[in-house]
This record gives sequence, C-alpha cells and structure tokens, in this order.
Amino acid sequence: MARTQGSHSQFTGPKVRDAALRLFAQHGFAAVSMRQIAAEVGVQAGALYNYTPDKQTLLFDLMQEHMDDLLAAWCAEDPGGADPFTRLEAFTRFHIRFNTKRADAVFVSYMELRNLTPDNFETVTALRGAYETRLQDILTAGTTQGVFTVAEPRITAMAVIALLTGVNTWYREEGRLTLDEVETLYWNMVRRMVGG
Amino acid sequence: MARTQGSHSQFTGPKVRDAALRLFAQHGFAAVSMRQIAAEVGVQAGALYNYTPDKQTLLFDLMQEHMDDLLAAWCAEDPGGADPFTRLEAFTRFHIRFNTKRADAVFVSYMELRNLTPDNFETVTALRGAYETRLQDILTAGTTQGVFTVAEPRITAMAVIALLTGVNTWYREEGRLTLDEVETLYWNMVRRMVGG
DNA sequence: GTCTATAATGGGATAGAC
DNA sequence: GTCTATCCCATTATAGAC
Repeated sequence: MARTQGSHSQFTGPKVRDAALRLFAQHGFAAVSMRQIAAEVGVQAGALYNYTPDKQTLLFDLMQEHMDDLLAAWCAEDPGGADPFTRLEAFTRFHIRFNTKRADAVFVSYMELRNLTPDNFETVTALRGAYETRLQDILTAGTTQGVFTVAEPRITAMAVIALLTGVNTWYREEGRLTLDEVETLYWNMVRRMVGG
Repeated sequence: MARTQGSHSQFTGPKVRDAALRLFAQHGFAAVSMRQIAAEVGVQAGALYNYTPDKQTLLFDLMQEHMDDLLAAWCAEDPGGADPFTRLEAFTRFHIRFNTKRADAVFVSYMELRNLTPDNFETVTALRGAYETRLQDILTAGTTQGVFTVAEPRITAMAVIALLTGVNTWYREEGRLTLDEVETLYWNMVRRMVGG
C-alpha cells in the first residue's frame, strides 16, 4: 500500500507540471482548479504550493519553458550555413515535427496568452516574436538571393507559421498519413507559397 | 436621469450578446462571470436570465449564430457557376473580409469549443465541417479540371483556412496595409499553394 | 513535503417584490 | 423586465500539525 504522506519532491514537481499542462490544454486555464490538478497528481491542493507560488506562475512557467524549448531546438537544427531553400525546408519539417509532439504545450501557449499578467505576456510574446524572426530572416535572405519571390517577408513568415501550426488541429499519430508524408505535403505548399 | 427599472427587452437582449461576446473573447468563457456581463450591460446579474437559460447556452448561441452567418454569407457570395480559379479567389477574399470584421466571434468560436457540452460541440463542429467542405469542393473541382494541382483536397482546404484565419492575429484596420492589399497578398499565396 | 482545516472571496442560478 | 437578496457551492491561498 502506497503511503500518502512523506517526501516526493523529485517526482511530484514534474507531475504537477504535466498534469497542469494537460488539464489547461483540455479545459482551459480558468476552468481548471488547483484541486483538479492536485487530484491528477495524487496530492491535496495545498501541497501544490510547494512547487509554484501561485496558479499564474504555474501557467507562465509552462509557456515560457515551451517557447524556450522551441527556440533552442530550432537553433540546434537550423542549417545556418546552407542556402535559404534548404533552410526553409528544414524549418517547415522542424516546426511540424516539434509541434505535433507537444500539442498540449502549443495549444496552451497560444490559447492562454490572454490569461497572463501583462509582464508575463510581454515575456512570452517576445519569445514568439524571436521565433518568427528566424523564419523571416530566411525568407528575406532567399528573396535577396533571388531564390524566393516574397513581397512581405514578415507577413509571409506569420502566414507560414499559421499554416504549419494548423497541422495540430487535425493530425493524429494513428491516422492515414505518416508524419513524414505530412511534412512533405506541407513543404510542397510552403515551397510554392514563396515562389521557390 | 435614466430609470433603472422597467422593460427594455428589445435593447437589452442584443446588449447581453454583444457584451458576452466581447468579454468571452477578451478573457475567455470560464474567466467571465455573469456578474461581469451584467455590469457591462448595465443590469443586475439576475436580469440576464430573462435572455438565456444559462451561461452555456449563451456561449453556444453566440457560436452557432456566428457559424450560421458565415455559411449563409459565403453561400450568398459564392460565384457557383464560375471556374474554380475565380471561386477560389472569391473564397479567399470573402474569408479574410468576413473574419476580420468579426474578430471576436471568430476567436470565441475557435477558442471556446472545449467549453461546449458534447451536444453543442457536435453541432458547432458540424457547421465548421460544412464550411470546410465548401472550400474542399472548389479544390476538388479545380483539380479534376486540371486548373489546380492538389494532392490532398481535404488537408489543403484545412491548410488554406488556417492560413487565412491567421490574418486575424495581426491585421489592424489602422495598419499600414488596406484590407484589399491584404486580400491580394493572401490570394497570391493561396494561388501559388494550389499550383494555379 | 504533505496533510487537514479554514479564511476570504466569488461563482451560477433562483425567489419574490415591484 | 428588473431589482434585491439569497442559496449553495467552488475557488485560491494560507496556517499549523505531523
């Protein structure tokens, strides 16, 4: 019989974050109570406050961590020295692969922006902007080199990201298409969009 | 001095819906209280229940009405007899124009799906599907006629809608570009995407 | 580190007067 | 149709025992 009291910090911390992310994605930040999160973790509500000072900080930490991971993962994969065409394909495949593996975090990071305090909102929005700028730079480089025909790099970057993130609304791992097939489908669309 | 009691049904009804839509868009359904809505309208909370049986129905009615309006407006504008290329341009321009004029309703209809009861969710999702199917049919017709090169009409339809709806995340009426310029930018992207 | 208990506040919805 | 008052229940967060 499992004990119901005692120290479990190294296990409970991650479990709190996992449960919160899943519940926030499913029901929305405002609709989820600390009691629900605690029940998922298997502790009482009061115990959660050993891991977060309050509910707002819990949300902010999840969103900031997601954006940090996203930026770091892309920086690690960006073939920076390659031609813009190659980099754009890499970006397309990366974005789809990364985001479909973390659907809950993507959903929360977009849907719950309005539930952040102004300071936290600024921080997360700045990270989003930094990611967008990476794509924008590829489009601008490609246009300068005559590889792409893009009149508005910033708008096109936002358009491409909206297009690619949309995969999350329908893609299922057990579906008809493999992830690689989905990546190829979308790469064909992106390639045409930029006139490559 | 305005009276604070008495009959105002023909004014209060629309005001309740307007206030609810705006507040739901800004803070989220679960984060908005009936008392907040009432305060925006200028009545007490109890009076709202003359206009909706409960908060859930208020949300559902707003979403259903939006989807009904969207479908009806497109049916009125679709140049059904024209070639798929012309119809796709019409769809692109229509979707951007309609959605940017109703940003709150678009936002709520997408973000608050998870706060609908299962029955209400089914109804709204079916309306979304019907709208998607209209676009899918254009893509399929164009592919059959050799005007477009689209391998996956259903996925491409979802991709185009995600792309176009993304305009709402950045477009502002007072911004640098006119709505017509935005429509043209996105039509160029969509045109290329489908290989037209 | 977790528990139980509780403080302080606010929620949706209803009843009955006007 | 709206108001006031209220029921009943849930909320976040904290205090103090273990």
